[in-house]
Amino acid sequence: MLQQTRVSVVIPYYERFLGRFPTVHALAAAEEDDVLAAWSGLGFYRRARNLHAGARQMEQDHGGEVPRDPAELGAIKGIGRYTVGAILSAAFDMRLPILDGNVIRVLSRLFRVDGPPDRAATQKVLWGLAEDVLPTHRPGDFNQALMDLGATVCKPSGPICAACPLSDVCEGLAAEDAESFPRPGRKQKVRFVERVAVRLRLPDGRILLERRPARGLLPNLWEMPAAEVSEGEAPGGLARAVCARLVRSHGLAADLVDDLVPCGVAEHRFSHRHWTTHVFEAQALAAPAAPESSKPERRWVAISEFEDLGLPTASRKAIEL
DNA sequence: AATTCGGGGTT
DNA sequence: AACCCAGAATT
Repeated sequence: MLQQTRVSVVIPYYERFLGRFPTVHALAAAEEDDVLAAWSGLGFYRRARNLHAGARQMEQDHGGEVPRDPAELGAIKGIGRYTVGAILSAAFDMRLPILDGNVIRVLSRLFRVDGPPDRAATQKVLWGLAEDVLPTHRPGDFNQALMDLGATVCKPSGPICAACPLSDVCEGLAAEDAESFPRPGRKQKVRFVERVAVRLRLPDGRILLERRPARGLLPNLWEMPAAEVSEGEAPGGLARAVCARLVRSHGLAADLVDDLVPCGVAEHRFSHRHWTTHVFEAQALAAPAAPESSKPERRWVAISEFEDLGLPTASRKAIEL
């Protein structure tokens, strides 16, 4: 959960998640949909799928226990070099370095590392430094201290160098340019995407949701039937096309295609994508009988069921519009 | 080596 | 708005 996500944001998710899946065994035995539901809202959903797959891997290959060999631990889905070092140094006080956003900042300033950290060459230098500075005595606590120093003293902007225990040896402070490290990397560009979504309601208030593809953005999560608007295309026409698709593949009454009511625009911004979703509403008289399936692609969902579903924030916004 | 993955808090 | 976050996997 903490991969690229702040501690303060993670804590409530962590508490709920461990209440639901208290052990590796429980997580390994769970359905992926339930894991995604517990994760929904947190983002970077591949982490959830990796964690689930990783639990099963640990169950099958390591008797449900955390392997202490760095190579074996690193072979588990979702566990990279940082997480290997974090787990083994914190839990078993093994001398393995860590390199997260905080440590990158501290080391970059301490040694005036010239080069953006998103480049492989710079990464190599930083990992080398992270290992060089790591003592043999209590390396786990040292790693923890390095991160906390970055989080509380050596902050991204306005570092409190006067209160820093490393001020005597900091090259950045000596050169009075500490805050110019780490060097800025490439900034990712934003793609603007216009979409339509259809809120199809039954008389009892349930709405139709579909599962997104297993790969790419928001994998396997739920949203209203939607489509991407092409350049110069009219949203209303595309919404009718989405309905036509539902009629074709879902056996719905064909007349709903003509009863679309535009009900507003939902905006959602991801870090690398901005979605503008035109929401249309239509009424369905009855839900077609659906075949039983352990992993359905469509569901009629009541509002009270939202929390049992992997509903990403973007979907939630459009539904609640 | 570069891109792709969310979402929210801070500046 | 831009930046950043207890990164990892994929392309």
